[in-house]
Amino acid sequence: MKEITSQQQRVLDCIQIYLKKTGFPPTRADICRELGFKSPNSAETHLRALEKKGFISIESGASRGISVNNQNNSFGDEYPVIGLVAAGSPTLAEENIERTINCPKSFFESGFDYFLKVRGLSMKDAGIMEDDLIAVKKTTDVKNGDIVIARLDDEVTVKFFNRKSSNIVELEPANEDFENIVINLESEQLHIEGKSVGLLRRN
Amino acid sequence: MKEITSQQQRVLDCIQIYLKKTGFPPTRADICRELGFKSPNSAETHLRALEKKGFISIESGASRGISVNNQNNSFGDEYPVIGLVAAGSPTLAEENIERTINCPKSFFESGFDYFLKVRGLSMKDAGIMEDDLIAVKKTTDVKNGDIVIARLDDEVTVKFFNRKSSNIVELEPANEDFENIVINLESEQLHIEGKSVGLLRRN
DNA sequence: TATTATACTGTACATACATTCAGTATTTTT
DNA sequence: AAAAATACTGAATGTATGTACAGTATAATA
Repeated sequence: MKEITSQQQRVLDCIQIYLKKTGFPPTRADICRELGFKSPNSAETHLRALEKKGFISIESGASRGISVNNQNNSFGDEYPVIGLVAAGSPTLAEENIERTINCPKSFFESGFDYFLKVRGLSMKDAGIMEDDLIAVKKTTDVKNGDIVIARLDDEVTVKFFNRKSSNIVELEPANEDFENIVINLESEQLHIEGKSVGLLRRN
Repeated sequence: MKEITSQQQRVLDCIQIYLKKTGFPPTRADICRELGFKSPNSAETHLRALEKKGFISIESGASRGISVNNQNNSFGDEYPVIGLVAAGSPTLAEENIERTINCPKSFFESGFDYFLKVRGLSMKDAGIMEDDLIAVKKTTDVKNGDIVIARLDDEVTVKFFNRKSSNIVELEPANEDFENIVINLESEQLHIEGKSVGLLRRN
């Protein structure tokens, strides 16, 4: 996907607004009317540029035969569900993606990047049960009390974050059967993948 | 919205499938091709019938100017969030709707009808915490072990369902600080509003 | 410096499409 | 029993629409 120019962005926005308003794509003339062009060829050339760059597809010969390729509209996106994370692989590696879930982008307040399928009951007192899907926002900006997705020795774990001092971090479970994990940042590696911004459970 | 005939339903389905596949609505000829009609007027009359009954809108003169009116497509719907239920009022009464959430229809396996905002911690050991949103499917067909939304004396409660005998039903919390509610159907009224088919939590 | 991409106006034309008219037949409603 | 709705075929027509061709001008790239 190449870079889009500001005018091409206007045309793309126009198409999506028109689609949302009417339920079908605009004609070249419609785009001209909306954006103030005086020749249908203005719209045509922009459409061809957008097609070449991969933003839209055009069905040749069909009236209003425009379809927007990226699903970055307000309807929904496909978000990956991460199951077991293979040791040493990046969380979002394809081999770890169990399936995807179609879900509005703004479904969880601050936005999120993927779902993590929970294993075990170490966070049960926080209402996080086995097979629940945690909505994870990728960030390293976490505060004490946040539920974080952390990586320790190539294993991914979900715990409360608690920074004790500049060098000591505690990862706290929400289940008295489990013990706190104390990490000395000088001797051990801790990688914060992100934090939980929500939860999805399907019976 | 009047009743739809089976042929009209086929045409409506055809429109929605075509929309999903191509991103724009079909022409009369497209519908004929898909459904085996030999005259564009076959499609035309069905479209006019669907318009008259309110299922679609047709922009006069515009090619492919069909838009589907009901939002029962796979993209998303607005689902009500039910907060405090006023005593004696139907759960879905407008006064009880806190807000709505846009969410794909098929988000929870078997479909659902509304979100119920949880108060209290009586189901905490089932991973249901305060302010969680339970996806509720309206049904009276519940089995033992289901998490049901029940109505007792104009109060709405969420508990495990357990039929002990033909006349005795127990509503069981998932929290040892709470006690089972035993209902004798001969002397007390129990109304099952629906059952939980999922859960949504936003931090 | 030549070339390509961007950003338009303006005209023209073949065809993709909506839409109307003329029929036929069956079912449902009044 | 008559009228209206449903469910089609088939042909005809005007226009809505995609698209090509001819220009002009500026910015970005090679």
